[in-house]
Amino acid sequence: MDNKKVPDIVITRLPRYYRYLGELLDQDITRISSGELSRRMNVSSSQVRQDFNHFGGFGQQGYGYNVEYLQTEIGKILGLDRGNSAIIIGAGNLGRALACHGGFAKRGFKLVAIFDNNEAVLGTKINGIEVQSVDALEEFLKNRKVDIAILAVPKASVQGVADTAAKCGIKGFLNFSYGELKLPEGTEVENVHISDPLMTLSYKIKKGRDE
Amino acid sequence: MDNKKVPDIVITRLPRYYRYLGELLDQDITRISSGELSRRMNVSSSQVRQDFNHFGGFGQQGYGYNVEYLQTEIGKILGLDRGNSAIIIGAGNLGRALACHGGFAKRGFKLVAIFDNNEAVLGTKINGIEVQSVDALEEFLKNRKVDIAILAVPKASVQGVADTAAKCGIKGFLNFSYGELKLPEGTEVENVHISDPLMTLSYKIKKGRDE
DNA sequence: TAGATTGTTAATCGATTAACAATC
DNA sequence: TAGATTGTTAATCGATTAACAATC
Repeated sequence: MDNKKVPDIVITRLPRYYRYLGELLDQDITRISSGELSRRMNVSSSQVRQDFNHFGGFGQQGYGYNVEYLQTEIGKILGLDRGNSAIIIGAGNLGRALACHGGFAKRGFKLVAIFDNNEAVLGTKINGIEVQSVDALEEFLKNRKVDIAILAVPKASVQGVADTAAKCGIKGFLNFSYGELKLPEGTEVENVHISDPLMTLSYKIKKGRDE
Repeated sequence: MDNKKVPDIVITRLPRYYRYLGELLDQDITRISSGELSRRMNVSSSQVRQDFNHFGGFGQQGYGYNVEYLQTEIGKILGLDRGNSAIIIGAGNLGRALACHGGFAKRGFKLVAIFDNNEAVLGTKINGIEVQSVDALEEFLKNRKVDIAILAVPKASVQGVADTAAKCGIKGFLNFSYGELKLPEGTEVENVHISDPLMTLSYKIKKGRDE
């Protein structure tokens, strides 16, 4: 937990560790060595130890790592212990799928509202949360501190709603819409492009056939 | 287009190039230099040229790259020109969202069937395609060559349907379900974990606040 | 204590960047 | 031709792996 710059690539591996450690807990495994974890995750044990040591080291010589402690600490690094609040904008199929996605709550994310501008869904409930009009977004955010906006609207409207959300203080955006967002300094955006892995998959099966 | 091993990291960047080049075409930009492209994509121009040169080079000195030609060639490398056929297994919110996702067709993927085992949706149409029973999957695959299965079913059933699909010759799997698949040699799996970018986002906004 | 396994340093490997000659 | 920009080599940088002393 020190402040020497941790490489981005290490950060992007943390969610994967977090996931595997959760699996171990589900199997009632309370303790694991870097060797065993690396075998399961298909990486080198050196990498596992190096990664963890960017944060000071969570293990004990001769013993290994306590699974629960390690997962909790990784969660803290990722800021999951803060219980990020989130809203979903867009209640189409994707927005609904995200609203119902169990993994978010499991990682401490709290879905506090869903917005859409389709009359037909306004007032209906998704996973217990009533869908509000996008027109109510600004007012809502005035009264409620929200950390993250999950954007699941068509490309044409995404910049607009993101601007509103940013203006009202939202700092994190998970964008599922096509196209890049232009947002003010100090906001963070993660873009999810679901065709990307499909394309790399296409490459791999093509290569597999050619060989 | 040679066969010296191209680094994986280059392959994972190709979809992003493909995307940006598409945007350029939409703006009727027919020609671009590595410098200009790198500025837009926020990478170095050296990287752009190096990446393309893994495949022999697509440009012309003093001119730059022809956008359409470059995109087509990248598409070929990714195997998009083959017109991969795909099925979706799981017609819940996520499956529906994927079935309606315009980006797939745009990249040459042909959705040929949707399967689910929920009585309520059997026979209904999603994006013009009738939902079939998962029981019909094996029979369907006997008569039809399919390249890719997109898995959008609950964790509990994902290994089962993937086994069936693999047995019937499907070589590529895009897995949206939690948990890792064990599949035979020669099959390729891409796992999509939508909480992962949410977690890195949490890290970034936390860091932003701390600084 | 002896055995195991971490934390950490040093060596290797690969990817990115810089630079420039080739050439359109 | 002169200017622009690639293709490509060489230099730098950073990440991964190997190795082992520290220590539980």
